Amino acid sequence: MTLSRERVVDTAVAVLSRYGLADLSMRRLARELGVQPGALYWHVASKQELLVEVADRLLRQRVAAPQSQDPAAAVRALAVAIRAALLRVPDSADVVALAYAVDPGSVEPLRELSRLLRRLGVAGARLDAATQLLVHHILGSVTAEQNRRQASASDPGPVADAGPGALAAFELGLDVILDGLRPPP
Amino acid sequence: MTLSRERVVDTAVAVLSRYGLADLSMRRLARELGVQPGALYWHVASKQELLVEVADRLLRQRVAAPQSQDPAAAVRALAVAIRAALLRVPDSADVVALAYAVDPGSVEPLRELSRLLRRLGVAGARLDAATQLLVHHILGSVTAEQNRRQASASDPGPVADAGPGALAAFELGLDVILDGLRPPP
DNA sequence: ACCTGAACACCGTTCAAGT
DNA sequence: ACCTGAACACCGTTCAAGT
Repeated sequence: MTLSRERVVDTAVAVLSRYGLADLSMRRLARELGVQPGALYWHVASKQELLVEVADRLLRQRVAAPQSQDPAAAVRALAVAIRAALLRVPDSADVVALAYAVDPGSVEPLRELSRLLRRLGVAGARLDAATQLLVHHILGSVTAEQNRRQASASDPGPVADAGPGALAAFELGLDVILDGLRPPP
Repeated sequence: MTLSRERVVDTAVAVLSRYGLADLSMRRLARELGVQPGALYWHVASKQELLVEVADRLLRQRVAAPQSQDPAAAVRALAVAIRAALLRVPDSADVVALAYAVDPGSVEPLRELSRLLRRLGVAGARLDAATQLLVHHILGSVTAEQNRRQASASDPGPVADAGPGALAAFELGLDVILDGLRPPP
């Protein structure tokens, strides 16, 4: 099986999913692919570029957000769907945050959030600010929960995850944002 | 001059401030202190523990937030002050986010934000959610701006920073949150 | 008590040389 | 065109041995 950019990215997603970001090194990836480390650089410019590609995959793999007539409900549904998709892959929020830092426009669901907010009647500088606020809330929430998980994984504490409480807190935060957006003063 | 935990942390803050997180390695720190890398581990358990200490320093060094009677104005002022303090040190938001991930209670200004929100009449699960939302907004905003800066630093683009626009967006986001918190339904 | 010396098991990236 | 071999300049952490 020949090497290809696709196979490199696929394997990167697989390693991330199974072992986390700490184990996602170029050398580890090469080993997994049965190839010398230098070979990867024929298909990918750098580790950073690879991670941007990985982030893209993670966000596209998400469950289709249920369509809704009410734009506020649509924003809620999309935000919750993105959060749920990222929670499945360890350290995914870090990877997406890096991609968003390198190139904010490359993250498609961000632009989708922006479109939905415009339908809510938000516009101009307020639209940009609200989009950023939502993205920070999503990524922050996922990062916090994933860190909690791997903290309790090495801990002898209770096995029950803080999942439901974290989702409730996330949704309360969403409501605060959506309420704050309602009357454009 | 003998080595001490304090001197290690001080030097870590200095290296971070001048060269950024990528250059803040235990080995670099040891070189800067004129000592062997292993010596650091007598004063500090690990790099992670050191970074938590560094984050604490960064947040304590902030300008005292102007006191205000109006609790909403106080939240605004504190959030803006924390943001300004972090913007001065490269990659500071990443370091604080890590500390917040390892031990959320260790970050003092977080608890201060929580206290101010309670004075605003926010309570219960809503208080936790609002605090987290604010923290995510602050750290997300600083991360985004610091990444923009180091992107434009290697770029031949315009020298003018996106500072004023970013501050305005940050404050608009704050307003959305504070408006959303006003009527506890 | 505190530090050195030296090792262990790793990194990302480059690049001549091979096929 | 695509990959190997080998190197360059690094990492965090541990630990016997010295003082």
